[in-house]
Amino acid sequence: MRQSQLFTKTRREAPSDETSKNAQLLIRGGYVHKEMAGVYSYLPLGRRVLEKIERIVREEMDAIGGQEIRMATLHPSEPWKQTGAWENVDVVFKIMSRTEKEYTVGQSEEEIVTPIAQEYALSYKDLPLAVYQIGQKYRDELRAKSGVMRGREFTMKDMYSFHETQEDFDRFYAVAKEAYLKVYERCGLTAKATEASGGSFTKKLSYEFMVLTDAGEDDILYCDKCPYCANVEITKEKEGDACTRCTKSGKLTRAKASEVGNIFDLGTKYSHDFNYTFRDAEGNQQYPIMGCFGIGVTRLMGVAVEAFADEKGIVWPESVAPFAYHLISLAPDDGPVRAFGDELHETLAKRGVEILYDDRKGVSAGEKFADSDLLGIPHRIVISKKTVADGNVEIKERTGAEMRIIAKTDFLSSLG
RNA sequence: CGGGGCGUAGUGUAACGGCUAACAUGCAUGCUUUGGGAGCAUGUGACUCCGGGUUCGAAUCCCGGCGCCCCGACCA
Repeated sequence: MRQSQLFTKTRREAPSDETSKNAQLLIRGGYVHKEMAGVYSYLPLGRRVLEKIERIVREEMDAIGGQEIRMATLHPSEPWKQTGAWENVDVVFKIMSRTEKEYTVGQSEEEIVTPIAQEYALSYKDLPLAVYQIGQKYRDELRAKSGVMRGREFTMKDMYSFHETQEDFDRFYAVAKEAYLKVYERCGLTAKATEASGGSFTKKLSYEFMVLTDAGEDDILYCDKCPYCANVEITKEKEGDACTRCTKSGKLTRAKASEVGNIFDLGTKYSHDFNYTFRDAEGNQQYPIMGCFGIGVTRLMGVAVEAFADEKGIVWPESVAPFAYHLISLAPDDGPVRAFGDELHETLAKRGVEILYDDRKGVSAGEKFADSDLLGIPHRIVISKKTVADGNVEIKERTGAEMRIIAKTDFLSSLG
């Protein structure tokens, strides 16, 4: 894509009221536009990042048998009253129509998905079942904070599973846990499956998925030798203690972390609330055991910014970057450098390389470099009179200081 | 929801209770410039968040809203 056509622009300064790193950089880079506290619009670059994350999430959910659906966002109040959430969950938005009918908007969707499953999954032969969606969620937070990290509207992947037995739920829970770890790893983040309270959902433990970052709002304790990790809220252990789960005599380390997902055993709460039963192999009526599995997509984007940004701007992991390459043309005029850049851009685009081409005229080299650092695209290609004369391009990584000059033809063949 | 802070051109800042609200940046036009946020010139852009009050006079002081940020609480 040509940067001269990109309708957003970078800004030298962040609005003074944004103090979180993720919001400052995302706004300065033109990734997002703030609508109000806790609500952001995602502009072309931001949308591309979200789509990258969503694609990874989708692939991993599909891989464990999840079926993607899209549930309604506007909900009738009745199912929410039926489960008690209308009265008991204070983040539920309550909307009154002009005819005084009550509605809500999705903040989690057990109330919608359970009646759907009830209509189709009536036999043990239909189970297990896992459905998910990726969409907007709305929570009436008393205090939105930390930029895109805790908003009143955000994008979440929410999956719901239905099982015949506790054993089958436990099996799927373990599978989902592994799939989650894969999602974060593919997004370039190191996450730990962290034992945590199940909140109002369940008395059982749940797993929170925590990315280690100093910007995190949670404190966790993790073992240096085994996968054990717990939120400090639920454990009396402290840093330096011997790990009790460990056969390798590991020690616990305390760290700041940011939650990017959570999985719950819902038991039969919702199947009871909706009187949802299936027939087992003996013809008896049974309540399915349900699970709920969430990943905060917009939050994941914010965490990636927080975790990797440096003093010059954003540093995207390759897998979620809006573009893989940033081609910067230092062409003073419509001469050979511009022609070289136009042709290189077209060649790469035709090969399916995701590339942003800074073809802007009348913008100084310094400004282009500063913008490129701010946007955080992993690979930079610079072309100028110097490089073009010899048919070369200059390659530099966003995270590296050194650049190398190679022949354009060698560069193209290195892409395979 | 409790506590604290802040609301002035698109953005960042300035302005003792007193001239036509200033500077930078951005944007527009022209000329020059092109390897780390270029230069000159001319323009453009503000009901100083809203509503009351005090005063000869309010961006400035007082009261009440609203908004935004931070700490806490909360966090399906």
